[in-house]
Amino acid sequence: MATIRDVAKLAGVSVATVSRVLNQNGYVNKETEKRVKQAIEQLNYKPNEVARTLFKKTSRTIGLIVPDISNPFFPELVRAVEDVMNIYDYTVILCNSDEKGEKEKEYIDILKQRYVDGIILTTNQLTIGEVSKIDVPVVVLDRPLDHSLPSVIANNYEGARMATRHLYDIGCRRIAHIQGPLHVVNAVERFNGYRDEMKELGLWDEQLVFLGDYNLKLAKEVTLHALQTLSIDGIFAGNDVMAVGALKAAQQLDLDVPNDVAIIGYDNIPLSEMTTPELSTVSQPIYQMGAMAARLLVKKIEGQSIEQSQHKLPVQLIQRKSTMRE
Amino acid sequence: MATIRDVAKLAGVSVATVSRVLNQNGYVNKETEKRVKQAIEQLNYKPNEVARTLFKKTSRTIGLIVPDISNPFFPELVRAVEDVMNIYDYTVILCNSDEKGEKEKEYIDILKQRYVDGIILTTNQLTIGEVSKIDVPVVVLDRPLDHSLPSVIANNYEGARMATRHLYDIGCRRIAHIQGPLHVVNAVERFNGYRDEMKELGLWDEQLVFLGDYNLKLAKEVTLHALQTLSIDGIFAGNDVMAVGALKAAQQLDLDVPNDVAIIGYDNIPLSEMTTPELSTVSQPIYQMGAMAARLLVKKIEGQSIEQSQHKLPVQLIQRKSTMRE
DNA sequence: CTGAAAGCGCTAACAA
DNA sequence: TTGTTAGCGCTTTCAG
Repeated sequence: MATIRDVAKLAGVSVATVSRVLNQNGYVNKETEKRVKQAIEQLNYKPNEVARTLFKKTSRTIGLIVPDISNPFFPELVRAVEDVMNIYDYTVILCNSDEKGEKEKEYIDILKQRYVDGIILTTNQLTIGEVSKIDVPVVVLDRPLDHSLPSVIANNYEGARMATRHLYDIGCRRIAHIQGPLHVVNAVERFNGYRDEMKELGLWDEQLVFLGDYNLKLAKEVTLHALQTLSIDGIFAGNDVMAVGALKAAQQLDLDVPNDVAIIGYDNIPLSEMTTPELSTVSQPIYQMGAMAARLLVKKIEGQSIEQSQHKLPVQLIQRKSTMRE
Repeated sequence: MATIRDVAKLAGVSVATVSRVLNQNGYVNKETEKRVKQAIEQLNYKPNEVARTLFKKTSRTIGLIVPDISNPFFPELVRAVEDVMNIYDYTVILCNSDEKGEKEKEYIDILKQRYVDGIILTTNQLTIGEVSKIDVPVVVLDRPLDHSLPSVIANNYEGARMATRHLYDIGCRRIAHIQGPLHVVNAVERFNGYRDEMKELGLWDEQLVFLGDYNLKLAKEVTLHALQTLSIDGIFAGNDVMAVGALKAAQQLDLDVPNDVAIIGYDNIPLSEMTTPELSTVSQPIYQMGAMAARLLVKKIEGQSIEQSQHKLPVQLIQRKSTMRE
């Protein structure tokens, strides 16, 4: 790898001059500029980012902390962040925290040791205090922490109400809810939306609520149990993966979906279109959320004023076969 | 952020001494060591990785280049790499290349500018020459390039033969293949396995081969077309996502799977268990592959001799409902 | 318009 | 056993 000194030597100028043409700052003679550029070309010189970072204390790198990339909700989010960050010439360090506060803190330290310019956080485990102590620009994605931090979230509460209401509209009266883990704020908000809508419809019954963990297996088990012990004609699952679990349970009991029991999920991940029947769901604009968080972070890093820092994106009901009754 | 100078000052020693206790090299008095450690503790000092990297030319960071993290095959692979790298205290920079050679080269340059210690590559676009020019340890994952580079792959050829044979064994005689994109080596090997097995069974007919792109939509379309124009009683799809497309096509035509047409996929991603009927498939040990590639890379970075550098992992036939005929 | 020199925070000789 | 010094590759004053 050629260094700036090699370029300087070849062009017959000082390193300072090379640096000036590289960063387009300061004055430099057109002629010498040309010579320098030639030398750079010739040696295929690429500036050493590490040295640059050490001096400037900015690395053109950001950290992205997600619970678990294997959870099908996150790949698209991660992809969006990467795409946008690339446009602005940032590199992305990916960290899986498994929702563990300890791991998150560790990663934050590691990221800071590398002078990352910013962090996108998808987490619930850290307290507001802990997060605001991070002296690096932070954007919170998908999971609201506090109004003092820029964040991008979808309207979980409304989405849940819409889903519940939709089941009611197609004729369901005993609507169960499989909720996500209680330590995930999203899951709680979805539950709240479900509860409030059910109360408003005069259908609320706490017996109809079952605890899931956002994974298929447990959701299938609780649904199996629910369908066998209670009369249920609709299921609102806290995410699409659990909706698939519910679907499998219904199919195992030879129930017709949607006529015996209608099912709706949440997230609109690609999976929801792959089942049979295809799953109705509440669509979150996953890619947009990631892209928006990335753009917000860039703005924060570059010190631009952020006109609006709390973004709550609208969600949309997607009706598919699993709630299309004859 | 405290620096090493702050620690040295507080402990009343030179920075060299602090460095010595930090890196546990050279001699240092027990007493002073204790004082230094106390100072480190007190200031919550974390060494600046950037400065360290600049000096040592090693960053405890690796690059992981995948085609597209939103492709459901990759999250688990990425997760495995991250998990293993973390054990060895490496951080992972994630890059999506979209199978574009240009993007790959760009990323490799970026990674080298950051002194990454190694790169895991999941790609076909670069030539052997280009890859071996990278003067950073490289491990090739999932897609074989050349025998001079350490690599981890699954036995695609054998897997494809197994899948084809399995369809034959359950009674299929007109077995179609939906192949993956031709620029992906994996897809070609799977096709080769299919072709050879079909020839051996005396069933080979090139009309039965359809070109897909590893995505659902096109696979569904070609299957629709295939089922309507030819008599087909079995389909071997080049990956699970395309198998879902085939399944949807069959269901749209009111064909019974597996009795009218049996379907088998490839990869054994979580999706394959989520459809109805559940998909038979050829299981690749995805997590293991990622983990093994990561361990290989660490060994290469640390200069350990690698006893065996070509790892071809066995695959396994998973029979599920989509090929269980009555 | 250009060069010399200092320094980002750390590590590794080399002396003491 | 410890401190002093030079330097990783770059950028930025400060003089010229």
